[in-house]
Amino acid sequence: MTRKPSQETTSAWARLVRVKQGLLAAVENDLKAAGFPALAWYDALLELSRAQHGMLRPVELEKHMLLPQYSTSRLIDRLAEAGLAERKTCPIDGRGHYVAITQAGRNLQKKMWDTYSAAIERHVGAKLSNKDAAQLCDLLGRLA
Amino acid sequence: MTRKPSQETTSAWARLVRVKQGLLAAVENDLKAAGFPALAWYDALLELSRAQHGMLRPVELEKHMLLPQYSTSRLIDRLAEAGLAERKTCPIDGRGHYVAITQAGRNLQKKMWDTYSAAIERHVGAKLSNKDAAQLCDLLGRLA
DNA sequence: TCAAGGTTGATGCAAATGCATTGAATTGAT
DNA sequence: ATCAATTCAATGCATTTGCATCAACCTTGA
Repeated sequence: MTRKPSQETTSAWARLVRVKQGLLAAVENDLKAAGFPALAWYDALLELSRAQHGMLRPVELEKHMLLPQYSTSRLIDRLAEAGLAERKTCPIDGRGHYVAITQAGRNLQKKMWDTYSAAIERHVGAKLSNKDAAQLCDLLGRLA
Repeated sequence: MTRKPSQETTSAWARLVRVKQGLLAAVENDLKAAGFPALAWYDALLELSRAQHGMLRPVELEKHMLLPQYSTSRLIDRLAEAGLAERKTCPIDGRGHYVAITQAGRNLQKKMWDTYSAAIERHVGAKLSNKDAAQLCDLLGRLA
């Protein structure tokens, strides 16, 4: 039996939903306006670029990104089609394979960061002190 | 010229994106598992139920929900098709109309709250003290 | 060894989304 | 009064998502 959420909890949730609606859209919009692909592409490229040898199993990427399986599969399709990543056969497990970032993928990720970081600064950095940001980060961390 | 975001800002942003991915999906999932429609339907019904006479102009609903115009238009289509809301002609402005929540809509909104509030409590309330939740709410508020 | 069950990943199909455009009504300036 | 500009809302079309399912492979256990 779950009890009802407190007023504080409910308000925090409501704001979270609202901020997500607004901020995410704003940042995505900045990226699009600069002619870049969506945030999910950036996230995937970043994950891949950080991984050992620039490659991951789809199932790992899926866990990092908290995405449904089919969604990951199709994201990889598009990255591959755009030449930003490529599928490699996996020597360990015949079911799966690796997804490897290409040089073009690394280049795009770096270029996107200029625009992306500016958007983060404008929409978040400009509105919170570093202390506030750290606090927010901490609180959000407890929800993860 | 925008400067680069601080480490704190960047971390807070990263967590925000991650928490949004995970929590939203978890809560949506709880609703779906209970046989209810998506969160957006609930939000719309709630907005309508709170409005004067249970009705709003689409453009107002759009602003409340931070949704694109066409998205709102289609959400209304579906609510109407499901008998949860209905379009009324607007006596003031011949271009537009009103969207009014129906009794079925009010009933559904109330019933969804049982499941929804339980999900909020489980995924947020259980993880933060009321003081933390209030703090989180405050910080998020500054981003809106 | 081999059958049962679990993982990994892709895909067909229906529904939803995003984009651009349209059309109708209002507003504002001359 | 008139015409341009703006606001409100819907929609055609291509892309993307979500759901269910499938096929291939791995693991376990008798």
